[in-house]
Amino acid sequence: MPGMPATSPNANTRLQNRDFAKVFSDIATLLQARGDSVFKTRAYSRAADAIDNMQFELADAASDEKRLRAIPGFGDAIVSKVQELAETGSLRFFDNLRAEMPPGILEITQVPGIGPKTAMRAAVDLGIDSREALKASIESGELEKLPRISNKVAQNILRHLNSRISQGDRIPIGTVLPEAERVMDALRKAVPGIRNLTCAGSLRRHRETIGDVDMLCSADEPEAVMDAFTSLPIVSDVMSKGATKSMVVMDSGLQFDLRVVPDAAFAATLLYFTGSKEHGIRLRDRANKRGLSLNEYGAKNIETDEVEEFASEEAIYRRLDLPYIPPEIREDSGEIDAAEKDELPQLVTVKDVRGDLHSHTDWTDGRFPMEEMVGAAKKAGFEYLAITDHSKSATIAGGLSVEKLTEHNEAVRALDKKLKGIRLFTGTEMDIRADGSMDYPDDALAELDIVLGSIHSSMDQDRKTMTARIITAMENENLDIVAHLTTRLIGRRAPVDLDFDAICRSAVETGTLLEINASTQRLDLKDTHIRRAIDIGVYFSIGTDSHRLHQFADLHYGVGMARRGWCTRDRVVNTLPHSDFTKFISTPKADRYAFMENYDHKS
DNA sequence: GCCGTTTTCGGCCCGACTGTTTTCAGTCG
Repeated sequence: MPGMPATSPNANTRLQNRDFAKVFSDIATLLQARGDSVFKTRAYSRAADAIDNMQFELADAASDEKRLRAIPGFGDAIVSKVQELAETGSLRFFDNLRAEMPPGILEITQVPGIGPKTAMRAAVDLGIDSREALKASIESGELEKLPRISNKVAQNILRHLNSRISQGDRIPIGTVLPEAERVMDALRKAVPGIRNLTCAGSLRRHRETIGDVDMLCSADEPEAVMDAFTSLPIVSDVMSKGATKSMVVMDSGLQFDLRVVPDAAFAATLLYFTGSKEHGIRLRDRANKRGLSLNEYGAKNIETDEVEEFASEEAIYRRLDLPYIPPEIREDSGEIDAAEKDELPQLVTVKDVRGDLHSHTDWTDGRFPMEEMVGAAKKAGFEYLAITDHSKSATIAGGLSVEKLTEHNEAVRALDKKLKGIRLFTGTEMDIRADGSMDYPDDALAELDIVLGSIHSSMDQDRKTMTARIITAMENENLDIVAHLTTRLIGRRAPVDLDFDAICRSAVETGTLLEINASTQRLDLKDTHIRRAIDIGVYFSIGTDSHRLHQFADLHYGVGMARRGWCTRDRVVNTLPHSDFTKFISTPKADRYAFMENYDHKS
């Protein structure tokens, strides 16, 4: 875990944004424990949030003081600390602060329910410096000697300590969303009178990982909803239960919050709980400047205390003189400025995507015969599909020999003739070999409609080698799309090291597309990549990488990522109808970007 | 510590829930 860069100064280690963010949020925690001004604390905390949502690598900008100063929340103190961290890999201010404070504060505050104040008292009065020491002090009854800590409080803390849940743990959206739907179904069954039950929070914003699930609904009898929610059979622990808000942990280990509001407050609450926190703060700040105090119930006139209610989120944005801002881009990363200038992008939608350019069958590592996969794709609403089984180097996946590839092509073409309602393209997901060469000879590749290239081996190459490898591959005129560029698996495998900007520039020069891979394990490219790539001028495909029948439905995860990256329909080639897409792929590779630039999306 | 069509000082988003309190601090989102 590279979360402690400041303990091991190493100027050669390039800090990631999350490393910077961790340092600033740790500073905020320690300052709060020390009793510093809440506003100072908040400034560090805001800086950490800003870094988390940043669309570029902070390490790349560290030498550019002007650029740093332009970041909201970055003043003299933050800028100089960022620079010191980037240059030396450590921060004296942070080291001194930690030396001054009792050890263990940062570890103990990870326990849900324990904040900086409680951690400080435990550390100073009882010498508690770790989770283990905290646990021991509860079991011996020691902790209850502290003011405001009763046996009940202590037992609550113990419960959290014993659960695996730790603050900051985040779970991939592909795991969370089906679970959230399961919970909502159970709740609807349990409370027939429930209305507008929906998810808000980072799930609605389609973040790639989710900390907890925020849900809201309206109902005439909030208490009945709270009772039903906290007593669902799948609830394993009730953390809090109030008249209109409860928090529980499900048997899956996921935390769910549910808020019940009157119908008239629903829109305001939805906006409020969709966040992001920073986006909400900006909106409330904006409301203040218009004499309004925005909260979960509506907008209160600061002079008269009168509360305006809103029928929709659109109406609230309108009241703040803004167009509607889609949830996926509510991250305080420029969307409010863009909205003000009426320059919000028309984000790509699931409905816009006509075809899927990445799928597997039981010819290689897919689980179902070609015909069944095609049927599932058709059922999922795709107009066309590329069958892209693995190439020969992918031995674990049963990659196809050149001879088998020829048979594969024939099978695809035969099926295309036979089936109605969906058109097929021949293809391959071909390994890009360690030296950047192709895994099939050029004449075999030239036979195919769609050639995806991906990294499946030698993933530990250094940045320079990996970048050169991918650029070499893109220079081959037969390689249409680089699939799941960074090869990361969310929470399981780190991305390969590469110079993303250089790869994007090469994609533009060669006419190569970059894939937005919708597989819930991957989501690769991710939001920040997509937004950066658009700045450089890249065009994309969105692919489901389906290996099973149900995975075609995962398209929305990829679209969500694209939307988070401010991606419009006209940047995604598989939004083209079949006939135009056919024209696109029969255009020489070098002219394809021009094709897209000149393409007129109708309707 | 940050920030400015109320500006270089004096503000800083808003509210629910809990537990231990008789009015609030701490935590969380």
